[in-house]
Amino acid sequence: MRVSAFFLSTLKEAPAEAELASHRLMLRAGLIKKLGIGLYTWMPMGLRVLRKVDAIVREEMNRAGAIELLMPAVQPAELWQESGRWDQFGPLMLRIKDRHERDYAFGPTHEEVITDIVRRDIRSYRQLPVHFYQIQTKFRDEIRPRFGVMRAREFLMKDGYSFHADYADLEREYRSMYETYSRIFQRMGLQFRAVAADTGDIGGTGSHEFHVLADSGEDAIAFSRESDYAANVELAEALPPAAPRATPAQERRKVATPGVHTIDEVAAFLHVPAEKIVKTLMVISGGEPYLLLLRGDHMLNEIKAGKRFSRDDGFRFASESEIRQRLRTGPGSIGPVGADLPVIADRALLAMSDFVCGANEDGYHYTGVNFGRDLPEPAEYADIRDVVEGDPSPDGKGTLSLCRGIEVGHIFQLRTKYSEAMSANFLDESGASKPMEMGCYGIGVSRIVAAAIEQNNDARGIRWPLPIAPFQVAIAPIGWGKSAQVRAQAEKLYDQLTAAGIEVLLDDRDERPGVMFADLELIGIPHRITVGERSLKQGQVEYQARSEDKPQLVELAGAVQFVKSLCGK
RNA sequence: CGGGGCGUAGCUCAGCCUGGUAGAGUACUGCGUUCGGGACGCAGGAGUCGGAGGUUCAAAUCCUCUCGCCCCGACCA
Repeated sequence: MRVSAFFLSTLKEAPAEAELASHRLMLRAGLIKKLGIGLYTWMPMGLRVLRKVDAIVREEMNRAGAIELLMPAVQPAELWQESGRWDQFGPLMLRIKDRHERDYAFGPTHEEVITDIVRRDIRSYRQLPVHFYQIQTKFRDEIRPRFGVMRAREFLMKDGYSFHADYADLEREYRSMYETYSRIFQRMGLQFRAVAADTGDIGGTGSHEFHVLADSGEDAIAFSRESDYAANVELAEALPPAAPRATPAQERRKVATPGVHTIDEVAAFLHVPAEKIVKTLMVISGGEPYLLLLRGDHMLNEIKAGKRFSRDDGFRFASESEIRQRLRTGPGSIGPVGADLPVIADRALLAMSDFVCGANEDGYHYTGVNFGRDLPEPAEYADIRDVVEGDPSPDGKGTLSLCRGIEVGHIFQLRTKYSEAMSANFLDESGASKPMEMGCYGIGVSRIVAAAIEQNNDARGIRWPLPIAPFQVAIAPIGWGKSAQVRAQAEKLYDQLTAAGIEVLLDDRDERPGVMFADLELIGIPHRITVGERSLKQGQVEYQARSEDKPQLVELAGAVQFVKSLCGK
């Protein structure tokens, strides 16, 4: 491709709204343009990357035996009413009416449609298993679209659905998809991790998320270096302490702690480590106050804690005035002693004795507090904290480390949730009618583009992994307009490389070198050949890898072979 | 939806406090010089100052309402 026949639109400065590196770089490199909230046009350069990702996903799905189809984006309401999700999905689903006032939804996912197809066509165990997938635009009316295509309202997703005669066969397919997903992300040159996940509202028994590792990721992942264990921190279990609680050694004392509120301040003021302090949080559920107790250096895990309360009510943090009303003190001094409220304590407190906590009196804390002596044992001990670096791994092997990730894939065993709700039955060998076992498998295709950039960028711009780069090689001719020799050699290289099946971008804009280099590096093309009179005099061209600081000289005669080997040709 | 911030040229922003000819950089057009790391000079085009209403002789600037966007919290690929 010649730049003159293509379309570049690079920016020196990113629009002010872009916060995340990938979002800024996608806008600056002209990969995407914003149309509205969470709505982006894929510009020609960005679309090339999207198509690369798309092609790898398609190849690997086909290789795994899944069959591609394409379902409508617009779906009749009846199907969603049948599965019960028309009401359940809420405002996340974009609803529309046609000219006859009939209800439709712009599909946020396609379980209902595929189940409808399968129940109409599949009658016998002989037709199972089957796995359909599509790569299609989804729409979700997200509460807060963010970070460009990372969390857009309209996005490209690969969604696959498999149907089986029995659970063992679903498990087989699930393992196959686990392998397929791993291969997909490997092929894209991304660092990723498969992590155990909750099945959430979708139901079923097994689920894994695939995360691209990046410091800016929205999810925290806990994993063991000594085993395969990896889980979203939202769900990773914090084991109960191994050591028993020590017997009380101190008397309880009330100490003045003027102006001291946070755990850090208490620790510094009293010269005690945060592990010896109990953090008390007041929450409200169903209109009633509760106290949550945590070790001072631990953080509340709101998802785990939420499971201690009824699903309808959930919980929220109490306001300062609610705290004052119930405990006659501010948030900096609350504690469980004499509070007379139901208490849920994190299991770490099973090992705590002689601890520090708020005295429910502004400016005072207790030291040397012990359960059973100074206050009753909490009504409930539960796992309500985030795991921390160094916690024992829940599988008993090694300790946990933490990293951050971007969720780009998710696989579920749905079992018979949809097939039962929508009567997707088949006849087994004995002639009995049974609901099909079902699995579903998603990949955020457009999100992968952003995640890949998040993991591969530097001060100059994007650094595409070769398999998903928009072009593999760029040719930067210096003096295009005035040197016939440069032009001829650049053209020749371009023709030869293109003929070898390599995607080459020839910068024939007659720009100054600085402009070309800056653009090509911003766009992130992995390999660059610079053709200039200076090196041509020595019979050489210059090669610059996007991932390296320094260029190297390459003999002109061997340049084509050199680049071909770089591109694995 | 709750809290904070911002709407002025394609992009980044100044001007607003203290009302009086709408600006800079960048990008764009033309000419000339320059030419291996985002060149320089000259000339030029480009904005309903988010919108509506109000105050005033006069509003980008003050007041009211409204719309939009961004950031922080509850969702998901």
